[in-house]
Amino acid sequence: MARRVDHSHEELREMILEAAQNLVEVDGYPSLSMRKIGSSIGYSPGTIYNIFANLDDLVLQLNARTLDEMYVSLVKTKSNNSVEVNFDLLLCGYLEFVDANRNLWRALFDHRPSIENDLPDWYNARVEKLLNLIDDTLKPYFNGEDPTKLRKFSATLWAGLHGIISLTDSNKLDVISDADPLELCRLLVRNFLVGLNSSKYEEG
Amino acid sequence: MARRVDHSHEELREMILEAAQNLVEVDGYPSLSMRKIGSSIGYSPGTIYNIFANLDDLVLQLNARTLDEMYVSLVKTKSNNSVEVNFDLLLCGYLEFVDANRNLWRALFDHRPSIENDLPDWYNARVEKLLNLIDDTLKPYFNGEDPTKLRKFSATLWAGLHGIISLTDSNKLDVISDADPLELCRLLVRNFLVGLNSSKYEEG
DNA sequence: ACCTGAACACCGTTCAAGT
DNA sequence: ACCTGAACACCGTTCAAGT
Repeated sequence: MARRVDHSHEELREMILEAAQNLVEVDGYPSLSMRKIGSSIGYSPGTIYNIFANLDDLVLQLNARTLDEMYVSLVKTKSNNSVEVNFDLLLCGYLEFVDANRNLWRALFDHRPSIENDLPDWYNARVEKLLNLIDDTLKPYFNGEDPTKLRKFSATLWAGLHGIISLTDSNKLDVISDADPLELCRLLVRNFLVGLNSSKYEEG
Repeated sequence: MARRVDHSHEELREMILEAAQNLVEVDGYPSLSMRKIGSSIGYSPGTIYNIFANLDDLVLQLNARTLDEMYVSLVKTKSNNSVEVNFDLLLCGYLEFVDANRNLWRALFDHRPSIENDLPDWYNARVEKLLNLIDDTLKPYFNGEDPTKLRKFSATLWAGLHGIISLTDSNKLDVISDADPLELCRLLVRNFLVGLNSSKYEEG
């Protein structure tokens, strides 16, 4: 079996996350296990505990990588169009990412850290980076306004879209005949943006 | 140990679901197990397989009960106010139900039937009943219009709210300073309804 | 210092054997 | 006909023992 001389701590970390990613991609997050990861990299399961606190910790770090990859995909959609078109490009980019990485994307939300505590800062920083993409897109609607207000709108819209995508993904919107996620997302975005635009002068 | 003479098939079914509900309420869905259910009703785990196909099936039937209870709670919020007020009452009722039954509510969405197939009709009928409550509330905005259009709007709005509530529940919206679910939900509803109202004549 | 592998305390599910 | 309980094939996690 492998020994310290074979792989450095950092190499081992990489191998473990790589193996975990692969296992999730192929068989889905629910069937991921420490034992499978161990056997797929040729180490005993015990070794993984030298690098990760437990499976929860490992999955959280895998999810952080997924968020990094998502950011790389989404940042490419930036362009100089209207708010509506920019947002639609972002939305389509997100749906493409979900489609291409479904099991990794599911792991982002199916994983529930057992501690009821807050997520670690290094994780929230990734979420923050992604939310900033939405902020940038909606910013023209909020010229000179409180940035925390912008953030609240971005988060609300993003969470709303997440709801649509995750419910259609789990077949829980089958009660409506043809639940195309993109169509429903656009319905939400369009109405939300119209509402936002027509009410901002009253509230501003 | 208990025997056929002690409990009928129907009684046993009731005992199992009751025990499962209790275990989920107290310890959460992730720690529910066939063995725990068995021991809490004084039967061996094998007996449960006479009544339910497997754990997935059992949880789906537990979730159907939760949806029934939710319907009973929500139907009480019906009143003769404006669309906006009616919807807000429905929303508050939903949030109260989530608060009072958090672990059962989580089980509704954390449970992923392993078959990628559709959910059974008896389950979707419950979802349908709940969606009808939203349809009824929004109906005044869709006088004489295609009911499938109304349904699409209801489902979109409901899925959006679900996204906000589920992300705040799992601490995944902590990146915004004070993520009060009710406030964000109202933000979504208000803008969505304004957008819906101001665009319906163009599209209608 | 690092890694193993047995051990512990759990799982879901099946099924021969009992009543 | 119904129920048991052992059996099978898995888990996460720990830790004494080896190198």
